[in-house]
Amino acid sequence: MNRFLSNATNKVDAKGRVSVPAQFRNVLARLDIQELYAIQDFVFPAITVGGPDLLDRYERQIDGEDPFSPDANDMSLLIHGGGIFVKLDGEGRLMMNEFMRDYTGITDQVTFVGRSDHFQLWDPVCYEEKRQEALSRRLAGRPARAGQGETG
Amino acid sequence: MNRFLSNATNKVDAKGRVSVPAQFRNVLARLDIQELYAIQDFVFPAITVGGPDLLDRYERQIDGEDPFSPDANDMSLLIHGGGIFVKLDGEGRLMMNEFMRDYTGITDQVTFVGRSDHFQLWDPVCYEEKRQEALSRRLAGRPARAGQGETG
DNA sequence: TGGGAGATTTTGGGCGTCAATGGGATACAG
DNA sequence: CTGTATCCCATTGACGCCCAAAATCTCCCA
Repeated sequence: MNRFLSNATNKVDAKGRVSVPAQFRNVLARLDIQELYAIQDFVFPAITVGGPDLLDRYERQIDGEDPFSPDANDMSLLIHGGGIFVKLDGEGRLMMNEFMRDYTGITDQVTFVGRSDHFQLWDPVCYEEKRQEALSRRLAGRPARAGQGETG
Repeated sequence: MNRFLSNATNKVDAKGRVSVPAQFRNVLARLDIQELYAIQDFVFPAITVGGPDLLDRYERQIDGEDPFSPDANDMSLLIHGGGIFVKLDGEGRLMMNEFMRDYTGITDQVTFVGRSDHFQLWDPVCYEEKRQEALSRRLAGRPARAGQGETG
């Protein structure tokens, strides 16, 4: 598989490290992603993690504008200044820092959520809530029934 | 990495010195930047720091305008007249002077913010505020749907 | 279909290195 | 001569790197 799919929850250890799921690491290897860039999701309380192309995608938005415009300035502040580089240790773990914890509410567990070309770091409880909400919205326009399937 | 990305906060010591983050120093070395030039950011209460090419970039901006326009005149005054040179000591620290403190409100801590081809010095609290504002502006211009998942 | 061996993945912890910081000594300028 | 800035060295603490154990999964064979 060459895309980030599904989700998994791992523990944060005493040093603040957490294993990136092997499945996701395989995708990283397959896509030949050496360097990880992380930034807060603009919509959900989650951290988005991806390769350099993730940064490129955001930057194209900046480049499309007048470099001295207020919009481009805001965007640069958020993208260039707001992101961080993430390293994996020999066992494929990353460090949870203050920035990530604050924004996500993550304490001792992290849910990794695949988002096709990137993945995200969520607080497990928060993820379940937001997922349910998204599902509800999705089902809103439909005949009531459906709503059983709890995910594991 | 050969660009200034991410951010870090360091302490100002009793002598008014503050360490430039190692990550940024690496970029400076990689870009072979020997001389640092600092000016006021025109938008935020921050000090912009970069190499000689920083000047070039602003000068091109000035050149692009009518040389007799008030804007070009203002910019020249601020860029050419208002900038200062910054030196790093053996440990990679710079001196916070009155000019920098006045404009940024920095007291005992400095947040270094990467802006791709340069970096900035911010008061940590102020940075957090302005970053939030920028984020809000960014979200404001979007369809209030969000829920589905576009990460932007 | 169930058990079990082997492989993989996750988790825990020790240790060395380097960055950040503090402080004394010295050079320089007003 | 005095105050400030620069240089140099010491300390501290965080992070990266390594190895080991525990937990989980896979696959084969009975």
